Amino acid sequence: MPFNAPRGTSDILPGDQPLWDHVHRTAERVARQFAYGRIDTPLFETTELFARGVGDETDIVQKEMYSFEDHGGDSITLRPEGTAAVCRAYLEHGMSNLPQPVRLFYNAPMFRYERPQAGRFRQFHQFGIEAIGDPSPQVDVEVIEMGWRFVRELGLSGVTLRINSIGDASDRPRYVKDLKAYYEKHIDSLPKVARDRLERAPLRLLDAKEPECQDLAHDAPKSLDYLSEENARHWEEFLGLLDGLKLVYPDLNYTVDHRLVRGLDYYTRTVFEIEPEDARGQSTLLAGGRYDGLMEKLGGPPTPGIGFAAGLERLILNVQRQEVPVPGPPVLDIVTVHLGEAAQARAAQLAAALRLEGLSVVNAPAGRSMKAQMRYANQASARFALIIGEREIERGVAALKPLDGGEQVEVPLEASAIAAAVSGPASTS
RNA sequence: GUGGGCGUAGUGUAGUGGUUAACACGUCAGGUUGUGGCCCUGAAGAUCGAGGGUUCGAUCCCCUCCGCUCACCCCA
Repeated sequence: MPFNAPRGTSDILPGDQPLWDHVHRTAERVARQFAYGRIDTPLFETTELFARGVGDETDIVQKEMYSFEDHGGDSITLRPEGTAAVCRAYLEHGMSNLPQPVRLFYNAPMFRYERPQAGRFRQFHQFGIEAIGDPSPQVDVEVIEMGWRFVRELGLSGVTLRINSIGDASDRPRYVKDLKAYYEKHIDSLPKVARDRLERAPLRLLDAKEPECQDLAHDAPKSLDYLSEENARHWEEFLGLLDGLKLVYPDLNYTVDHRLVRGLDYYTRTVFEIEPEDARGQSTLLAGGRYDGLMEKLGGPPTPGIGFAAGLERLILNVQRQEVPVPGPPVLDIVTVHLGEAAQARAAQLAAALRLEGLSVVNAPAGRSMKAQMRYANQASARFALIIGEREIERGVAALKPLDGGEQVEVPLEASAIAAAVSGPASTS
């Protein structure tokens, strides 16, 4: 085999498309229902945007970006996530002059240089939404409702929501200080990998998987206990609204998890995550939170924002595991079956005319026996075979045969008549 | 970056230190004269991941590399 798709990438073949269509359509439908407008930003951005937005210290920026210098000498990076670019667009186009909050969604490929594994790829796809310009907890709940609704509308069940508040610059330093002190006290019982984390990203010790860490995390200081007065009020109000949402969505089961932290630097206050019950491996389906400080980091005025991103490959993985029924591929209306050169030409012409009538039509491969052509029509799952031979042409007719076992009929050799026959009451598909 | 598993036709698999590497599905063709699905027959399709070594001889044993995959890490 001369070439393979690059590591961590994959072809989405026609057979996979119904699944992807289902996800795309559901995403779009939910987004529209909440009045979010689609935004498409470039596949690549100035490297600096991500360094500033996502955070210099994050793994994403440090070792996972596809960066390169273009011919003009600028450093360019294939986007590893969506939020920074959307915020850039918000600032660049003066969207603060629009009614706030500005509601946006995207559905786009992202790129991260990682070792691929189940549910993790180098090119992957995210459906994400951002509500920018409104600090109210009302928006926090709106965003969570969307995420929940999206996952449920996909047909997934047994999912759970976890929420937390990780404060912001006004209270985080105090919290981190105490958290570090706590872990340093117990440093002897920490596995080696966890000790590295203590320096690099102390918050991440909380969601570590090692059993020792989990025990320690249980009794670790909680960010909720360190919230500033304002952030605490935001949190309480958020919880109240969330309970209101629960009256509408009785199946919305959420837990407050003080060990929930996020890996990107820009998150503040409310954070959340949706995952399947049989969580294994790359379990997070959808995650997000507030990023009230991000706009300033990007050089804009203080502007609150909140959003989420959902990994489409992971959602599809779960849709398949749960055997959620999805709509099938589009139906082919007609395959023309033709005998002889004159008939072949006539069939091709008729097929063109039938397409103008709005039908989907293909000609059976030329030069094959009638039997082979019929077999082709059958394998193509066509609804009808339209059979044209010398005899038919002489008489100005064609034979129209339903391939579901129905009775074959004769129709005039005219697109409009055939279209009428094909979409007549006889057809039930 | 670290560790485990695996690499045989398009796909899924079987197999053996020694003449033509097997099976299923798929593809194409045929089963007479212009009609699919089932059935039957046939054909095409594999340098047995690559390179090196052991051996009289390697798809099979050993080494290296490459690829895929799963997990860690990290995250959607």
